[in-house]
Amino acid sequence: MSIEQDIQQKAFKSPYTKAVVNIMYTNNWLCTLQSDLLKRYDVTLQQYNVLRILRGQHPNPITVCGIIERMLDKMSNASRLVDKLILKDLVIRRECPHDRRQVDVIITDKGLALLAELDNQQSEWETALHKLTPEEALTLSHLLDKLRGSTE
Amino acid sequence: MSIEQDIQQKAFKSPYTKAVVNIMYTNNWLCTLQSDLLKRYDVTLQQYNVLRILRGQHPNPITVCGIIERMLDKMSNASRLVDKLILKDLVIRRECPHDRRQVDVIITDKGLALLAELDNQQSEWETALHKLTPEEALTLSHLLDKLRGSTE
DNA sequence: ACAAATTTAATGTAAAAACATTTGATGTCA
DNA sequence: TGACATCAAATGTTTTTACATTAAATTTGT
Repeated sequence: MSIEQDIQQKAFKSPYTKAVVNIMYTNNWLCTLQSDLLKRYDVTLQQYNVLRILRGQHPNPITVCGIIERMLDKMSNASRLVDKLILKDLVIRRECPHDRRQVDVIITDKGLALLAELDNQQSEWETALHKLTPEEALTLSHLLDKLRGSTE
Repeated sequence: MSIEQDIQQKAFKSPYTKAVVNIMYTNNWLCTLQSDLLKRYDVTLQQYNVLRILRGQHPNPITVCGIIERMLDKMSNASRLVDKLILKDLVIRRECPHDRRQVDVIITDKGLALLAELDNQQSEWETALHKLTPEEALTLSHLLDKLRGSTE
């Protein structure tokens, strides 16, 4: 359904307002889909995102600051998110040798294995997005970049 | 910046993954912008969204169920959101005459006045989005609709 | 070298969200 | 009608988020 039907609104003030509302609506749609999937593995969306960031660095460690920088939603409690992941043995925390303020976080084998399993699930539901051609998906990304002010 | 630079990731598995991450990232960017603005008026983003829904119906009432249906992020505590708005005299709650399970919610004059003020602020920051042409904004909306499976 | 400022991560706390349950009202159908 | 299912809204509870503060380590400037 188009965004007007979905939220039962007649018209938007401008194409920009419409785009903003549509981004938020679509984001929620995506988060719900993804969370439902992750729930079965007892991982939250935020935890999943942190795990992916850690895998991106593996086998190198990354500091808590580094995680925050890369997170999709910035927020202050990366520290506590890491706590949760440690409880599940998905990551380990290690004092950073050259700066004792910092803490290195590294994904464990168990964490990597979980991610591998989740990847399969992910690609499964991502097929649901193939109503868009690959070119259209790229155009979408490009428009979002431009919206945020990407000069690219 | 393009999404790769923003989150410091080299490459995405597919244009679809990239689009999904970009939607979430952009959503967060938008929410932060908007929340910062609303904070000055002591209104949360969710409360603002509910107020806009109520204005869309004004002068007709709408039930709590009706609000949930139209909310950008569905969630269970519309009831408590309405509580908060009542405390600020921005809405009133009234028993529904023909079905006593339901509760009608109506925006007050004070609520409408606040929205009018917020609208000005909104259009101010929305100019920040004009790096996109109106046509591009519409294309963006259309691609999002299609992504969600809109047959239009 | 040393006081002051800054940085990093952790923690305390209040508000909000997620999720389940409850309560009261209406609809269904044998 | 009356038992049962369903629905709307509110409420209880736990987890997560937002925001501020703290504590320790490092950097900066004199």
